[in-house]
Amino acid sequence: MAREDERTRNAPSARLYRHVIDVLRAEIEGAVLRPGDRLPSEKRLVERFNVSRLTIREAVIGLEILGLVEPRHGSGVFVRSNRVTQAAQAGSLDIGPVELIEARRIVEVQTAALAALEATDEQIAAMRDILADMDKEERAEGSAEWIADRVFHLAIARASQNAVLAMMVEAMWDLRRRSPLSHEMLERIARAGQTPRIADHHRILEAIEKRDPAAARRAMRAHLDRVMADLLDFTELEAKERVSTEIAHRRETARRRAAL
Amino acid sequence: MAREDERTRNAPSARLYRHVIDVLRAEIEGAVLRPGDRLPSEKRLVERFNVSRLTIREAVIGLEILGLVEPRHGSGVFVRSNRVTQAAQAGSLDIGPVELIEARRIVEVQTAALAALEATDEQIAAMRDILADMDKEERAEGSAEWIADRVFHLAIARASQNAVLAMMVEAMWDLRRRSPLSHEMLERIARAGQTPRIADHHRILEAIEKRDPAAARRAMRAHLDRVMADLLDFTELEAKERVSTEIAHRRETARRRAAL
DNA sequence: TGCGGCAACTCATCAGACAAGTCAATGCAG
DNA sequence: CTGCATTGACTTGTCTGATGAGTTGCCGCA
Repeated sequence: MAREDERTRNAPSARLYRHVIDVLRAEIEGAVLRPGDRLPSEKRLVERFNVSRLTIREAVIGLEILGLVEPRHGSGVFVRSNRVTQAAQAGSLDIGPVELIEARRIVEVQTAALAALEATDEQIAAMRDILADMDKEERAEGSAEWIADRVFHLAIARASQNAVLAMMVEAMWDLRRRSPLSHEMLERIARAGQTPRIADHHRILEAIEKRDPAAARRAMRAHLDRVMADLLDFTELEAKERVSTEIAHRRETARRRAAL
Repeated sequence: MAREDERTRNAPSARLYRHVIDVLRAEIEGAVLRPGDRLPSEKRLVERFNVSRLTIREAVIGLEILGLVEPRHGSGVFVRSNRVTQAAQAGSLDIGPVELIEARRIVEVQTAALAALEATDEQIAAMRDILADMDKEERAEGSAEWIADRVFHLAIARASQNAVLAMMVEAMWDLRRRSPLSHEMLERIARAGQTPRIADHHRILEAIEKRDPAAARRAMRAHLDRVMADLLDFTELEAKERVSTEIAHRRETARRRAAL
């Protein structure tokens, strides 16, 4: 009961190895230590950080689990290269929007088909109302459009008559809201996107009304594929920008090294 | 290529703390240790695993970085609670086992296919270990077989390299445990079932090892279809029994009333 | 020159010690 | 009897020193 309060009160864990991890991580990510490089030996790190070898060891293990580093017995500790695996290996705290859409596609395509089979007349009527509201709101202010979006998709999930699937869909939308990364990005895309989401939604509802699972599945898939495509376009644009700054940075590094 | 095999085969080269992490992680994810619980003290873990306290400490740090656990100085190491699971807990309706299997079928069939595409060699090796443990445990005591089951399916979900899907799968297994209805029923079926789950699991892993998404999808689908079939058989049987006891009860009541 | 073997260096693990934080039971003062 | 301070057992955090085992490079020998 009071357990939760205690936990929140528990101040920032001031464990020593945390500090060492933070510093080394910064150096790895800041390209001071580059992939393939060997970290200074434990002995030297002891001198540098003024802590015992144990603490250094703990920090190295932390970095290993984060996927940043790979100790080799008898040889040294080496910086890992693959960025993708390192993100996957760490218990990635923030959820990527691509993952989210991919997961939604898997679950919601099926819920749409099930809903076409099993939705009650009341549920279909409710969906119709929601869509009508969305039409109206779109003309008014698009500030919180995603809320209506969420409600619509949740209504479909509930109409699948499977409480577990409904929970999953709800959880995924919650995830989106909780993850700053995903939420902001998807929000911006939705705002800027030319995607006729409303038309997508109408097509989905239409298929459900006709009790046509195949059509419902198709419509939902098309919808989420479009969202994903928008997302990837957007990501690509952003990535290109990042790449050019990255390359600029590498060029600078090479110049400095050549000057020696 | 042959090096990969050597490395995976080379079990002793795996650091000790890895093993401790794997076991404790399995217990946390298998819900032997539940959120808020305190882990055994380092001293007791030393005795249990027959390693030094240093190794235990390293494992605890690993679990901490994975976000599974939270050490509190002077008090103990506590299991953290999962966010998605908590959300699911809020809507505390009881979940039917049929719904659960249906939802799992939708999600896990796809995670298996994705895992066949994207699993790292380490992840595949881990799955192999889990299956080997299951083989051993099956011969010993079948008390907590479902824990290994859960861990295996979770490993696949994680190998899909989609954190959202992994969360969903984890949440569904938590749902199962939390729902007395589902848990007990599925447990009994597993115990009594003639289903060669082990063989199913081996087929799934084999497909993933071969990097064959279609086969993985097929194997997982077959597996869950079998579980579903067992469940339905069992439900039918139980329903029939209930009917006969019901009728027996009515007969008794009628007799008593007639005796008046 | 070529190669085996040795030595130095690395990580991996163990054992024991002490500091510091937590928590509950105990005992004393009011 | 109640409330509060103390104490003591238990826990994690950190340090020290020692041994084992794998890697690597150098040196001397053939």
